[in-house]
Amino acid sequence: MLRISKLSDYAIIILGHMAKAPSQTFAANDLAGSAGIGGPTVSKVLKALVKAHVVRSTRGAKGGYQLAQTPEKTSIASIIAALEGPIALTECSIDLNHCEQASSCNVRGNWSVINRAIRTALEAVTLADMAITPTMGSDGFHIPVKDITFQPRRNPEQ
Amino acid sequence: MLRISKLSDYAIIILGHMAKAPSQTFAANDLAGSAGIGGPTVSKVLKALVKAHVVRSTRGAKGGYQLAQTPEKTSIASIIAALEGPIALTECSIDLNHCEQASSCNVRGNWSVINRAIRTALEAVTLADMAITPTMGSDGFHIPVKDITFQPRRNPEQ
DNA sequence: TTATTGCGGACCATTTTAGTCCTCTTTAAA
DNA sequence: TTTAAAGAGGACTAAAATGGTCCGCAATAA
Repeated sequence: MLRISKLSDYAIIILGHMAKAPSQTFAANDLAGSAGIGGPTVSKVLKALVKAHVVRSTRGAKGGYQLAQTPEKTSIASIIAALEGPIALTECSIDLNHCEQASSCNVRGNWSVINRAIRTALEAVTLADMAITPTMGSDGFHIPVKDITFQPRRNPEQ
Repeated sequence: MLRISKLSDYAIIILGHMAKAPSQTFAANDLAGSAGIGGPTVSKVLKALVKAHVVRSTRGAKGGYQLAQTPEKTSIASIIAALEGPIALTECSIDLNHCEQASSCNVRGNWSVINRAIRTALEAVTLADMAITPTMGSDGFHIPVKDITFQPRRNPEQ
């Protein structure tokens, strides 16, 4: 279903809470409470986010986690990449040598187009965008704050 | 890693072969041979593509599979959707009632923006685009035939 | 009538994912 | 100086998803 993992989903929820007070330091347990996610799981997510420099950590008593950058500068792409590694739909887009269909596969190269498009989509949306409480229409549908359109162009890249 | 499943990957490879002769009928076994994928697996993929009306099938001797539409009209989105269901990064984008964080989650609605962006990206690329043998630069990097850029706009949708 | 081909679904092995836990390190404060 | 509160790192397990195979049935051309 082309889903992101639950952990990435959690990460965005957790960071959404943190974005409300971008310079504050939060203990993992407090975040677990406000996000309604298990403590150990929240810790796991935050550890991954530290490694990817999405949040900063302070150890020791009164320690905790803090956004490394403003919500405006924290892209959804960087969050997903922190938990799932490079954003690419196919294995071979990351490691070409790893593909078994190599000889008979004639669509490989064109994946890069799609991958870049998706990466761009995820980079275009930031934590600040996500943290805005969505306006809800009377019909129950959400009205997003921002729309993204595609504009295919035909010039070769690079 | 935000991957598509192997089966979707296979589907695109298989359909890539079929796109070379868009009106021809191919037996599953023949396609398995030319794509270098196991017979039963190819069958499984093709069955899913029939259900989603991406290909048509003819039963009986001399039967086989045939593209339901021209390669130009067959989007990558429809292929992925055939094998993995609706294209949406999160569970709750498909079924809002299914979300356990509902009360504490304040980012839900904004996923629709991202999902639509990605769906659009995948709809913009067709089988015809993918079937073009990628030009390979001397450095080993692929030079895609087409590029897709994002142009965020700030008007609310609908 | 038979050989060929797709249909539908069951089934299982493997891999991936999610979640928990344990021990160690760091640091603030009593 | 000690203690409690926090994060770091990694091992481990249960559950779920995925990939791949197989079987008996149905349709059709020769």
